[in-house]
Amino acid sequence: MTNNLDASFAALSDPTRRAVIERLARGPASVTELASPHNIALPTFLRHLKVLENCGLVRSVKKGRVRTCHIEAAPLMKIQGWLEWQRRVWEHRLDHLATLADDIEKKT
Amino acid sequence: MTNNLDASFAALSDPTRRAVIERLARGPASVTELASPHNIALPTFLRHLKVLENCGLVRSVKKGRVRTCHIEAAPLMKIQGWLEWQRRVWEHRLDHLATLADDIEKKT
DNA sequence: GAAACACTTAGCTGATACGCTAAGTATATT
DNA sequence: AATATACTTAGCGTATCAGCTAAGTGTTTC
Repeated sequence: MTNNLDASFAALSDPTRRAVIERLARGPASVTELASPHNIALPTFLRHLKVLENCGLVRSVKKGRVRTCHIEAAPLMKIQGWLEWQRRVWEHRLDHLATLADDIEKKT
Repeated sequence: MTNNLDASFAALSDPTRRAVIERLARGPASVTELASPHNIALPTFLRHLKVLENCGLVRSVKKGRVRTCHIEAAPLMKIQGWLEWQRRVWEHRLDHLATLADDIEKKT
C-alpha cells in the first residue's frame, strides 16, 4: 500500500505485471488464472503479484484455497496525474514560444 | 531510442529522473544545470540522464563543451496511451456491471 | 483418510541498478 | 601556455530483481 509514484512506475515497467493489470482491468481473477498465460514458475509469478500489491495496484482476498485479485484504480490515476501535469507544463511552454515567435514576426 | 513501455516506465520509477523530466518540461538545460539540484556525484547523475536518453524521453546535443538536453514527448504519450486504454477497459466493465445490476433490479 | 489443488515459503543464481572515487578528454578563459 | 570548466570513461561495492527448484500449508474432492 505504499502508493507512491516510484513503486507504481517500477511495477509497470515489467511486461508480465502490465499483462496482469490488463487482465484485471477486465475483471477479478484467481492467482492460477492470472498465471496461466505466462510461462514462468508459479513462485516467480507470485512475486510479480506481490509487487503489484505492494504498490497498491492490485488487492486480493483469500477464500478457502483460492486467492482472488482485483485492480485498484488509485495508483493508475496518480500516474496519469503526474503525466498530465508534465504535458501541461510542456504545452504551456510551447504556447509561450509560439507567442514569442508571433511577437517577433509582428515587429519585423 | 528503444521507446518501449518497459524502458519508459522503468526510467520514470526513479525520483531523480522524474525531477529531470519535470525540469526539462519547462525548457532545455545543460547537464550541469540539470545536476545542480541533486546531491549525487556527476557520473552517477550522468547515468540517470543516459537512462532517460536510452528510452527516448530525453535528447541532447553537444556544442563546444556543453551538452544541452531537451524533453521528447513521444514516450510520455505512449505511456498515457496505455493508461488510458486500461482506464477505458476498466470503466467499460463497471458500466457493464451497472447495466447488469439495473436488469436485476427491474426483474425483481 | 488419501489424493489433488491452490497457493506459499525458503533459498539459490546470475544480471542489473545506483551509489561512489579517480582519472581522462575536449573546450573555453585568462 | 596554463588553468578552469564541462563533461566522460573506467571500475568498484552493495542491494535489489527476475528467474529457478524443492518442499510446506491449508482446502477440497473422492
